[in-house]
Amino acid sequence: MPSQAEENYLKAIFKLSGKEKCSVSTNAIAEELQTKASSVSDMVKKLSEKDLINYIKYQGVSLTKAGLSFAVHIVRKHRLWEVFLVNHLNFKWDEVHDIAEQLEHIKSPELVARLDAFLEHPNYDPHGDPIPNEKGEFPKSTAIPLSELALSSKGKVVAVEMDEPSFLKYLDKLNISIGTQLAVLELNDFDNSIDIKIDNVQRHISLDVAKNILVCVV
Amino acid sequence: MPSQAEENYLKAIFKLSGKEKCSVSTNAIAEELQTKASSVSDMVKKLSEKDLINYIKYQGVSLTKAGLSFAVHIVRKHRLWEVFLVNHLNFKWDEVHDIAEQLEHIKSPELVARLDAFLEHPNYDPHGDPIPNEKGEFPKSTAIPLSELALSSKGKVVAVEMDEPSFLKYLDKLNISIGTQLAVLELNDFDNSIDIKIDNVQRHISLDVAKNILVCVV
DNA sequence: ATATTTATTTAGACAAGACTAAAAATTATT
DNA sequence: AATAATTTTTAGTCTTGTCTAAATAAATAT
Repeated sequence: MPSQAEENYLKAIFKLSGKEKCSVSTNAIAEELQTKASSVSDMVKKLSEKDLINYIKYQGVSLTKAGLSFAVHIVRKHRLWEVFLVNHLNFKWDEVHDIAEQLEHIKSPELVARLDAFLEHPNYDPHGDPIPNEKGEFPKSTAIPLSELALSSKGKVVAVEMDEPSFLKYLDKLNISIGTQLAVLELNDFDNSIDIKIDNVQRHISLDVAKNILVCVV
Repeated sequence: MPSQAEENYLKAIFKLSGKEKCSVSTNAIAEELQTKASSVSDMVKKLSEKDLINYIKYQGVSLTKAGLSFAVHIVRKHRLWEVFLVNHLNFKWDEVHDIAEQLEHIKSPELVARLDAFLEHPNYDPHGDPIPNEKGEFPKSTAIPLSELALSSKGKVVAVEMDEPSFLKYLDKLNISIGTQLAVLELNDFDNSIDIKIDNVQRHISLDVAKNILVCVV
């Protein structure tokens, strides 16, 4: 069973390798975990010896099947706890990340199963992120970043891809939440910003923000 | 803020020093935490430097005000989580101790406050143990061990003082749970065992068991 | 192709916590 | 009161996970 530190590394590698499962650099992991590259080097060696990651010196790492399974399971716990915190303890979506970061390390398969049942087997967390089932399978989605939504088409916000409270509070201010309907009014080529319409109000959104909002075309 | 290991020591010292707040020996702590006396010696020195315990070499330790406050807060979290696990996730009372042992270390005052509200400010956990409020005050009780209940008097079970699953399952078998009404039929002087009546069924109970069942006279 | 910059790894140190074995203090026994 | 038994502490080692500084490999630029 991986230690808490090991779990955090597995989760970071999972997050960084993305859907394409490409290999992840030492520096990227260090940045993600706010630690030093040398610490990552050490840990990566250990995880490799435990066959949780594939590691060739100077060539980055990728998760093995076993490592992926652990990582996905941690993500599952994190997101289930977030649902609990928001839906039952009335936390706001920008307040739950750090607490779920602690709760995700609680080790009890029975607890996860019962929490999942108590929450009625949710498919998405409060940020719209998909929750893998006990087998590690993610619900599939056809969502695309708002930055890729075509001019004058309409979309519905289904998820946000950043957990920073400041970002989430900014969305609150713009009246954007999961389920919000919007339309693309204008694409500004010079800075890739876009103008959108929400509840008949026009808003201006930067590329950085648009990239982190996932919508599905409606 | 104390580490997880430090929290476990504070909790153990709190548990062992009892209501009388008497001083606790190195060996007793080692036994309680299933560790070695030398490890306790090390940790006790550290906690003393942090002014969480009073420590004079070779003379045992006691909690300071600050240490007591931390210890009580951990007990509060442990017992609140137990209520959640039993009342909302349908765990049985003999299944929750180890999970609560992990959950008690989650650090978030906001979480504790909201969990407490969600559970409707319970005064007792599933084993009948009192839950201190946010100020650290325990609900007072007039309970006595079943072993001290007088002959032919009646009592109601309000708590059990041992969390071992085997003990709790044994009580299940005897049909004893929180709220059970019983009467003392006979006191057996030779081994201090007692005969009691539960639901009109007569049961024989050893001293060790009777000591760990708290009742209030009815 | 060589020089420079950047990324990664190694070497060595440190803190937290735990352990074993040995020493010292305390308590119990005679 | 002196010895024996027990308890507690110390000394030294180990593991986990981190760090800094130095060395090495890879990538980039000239």
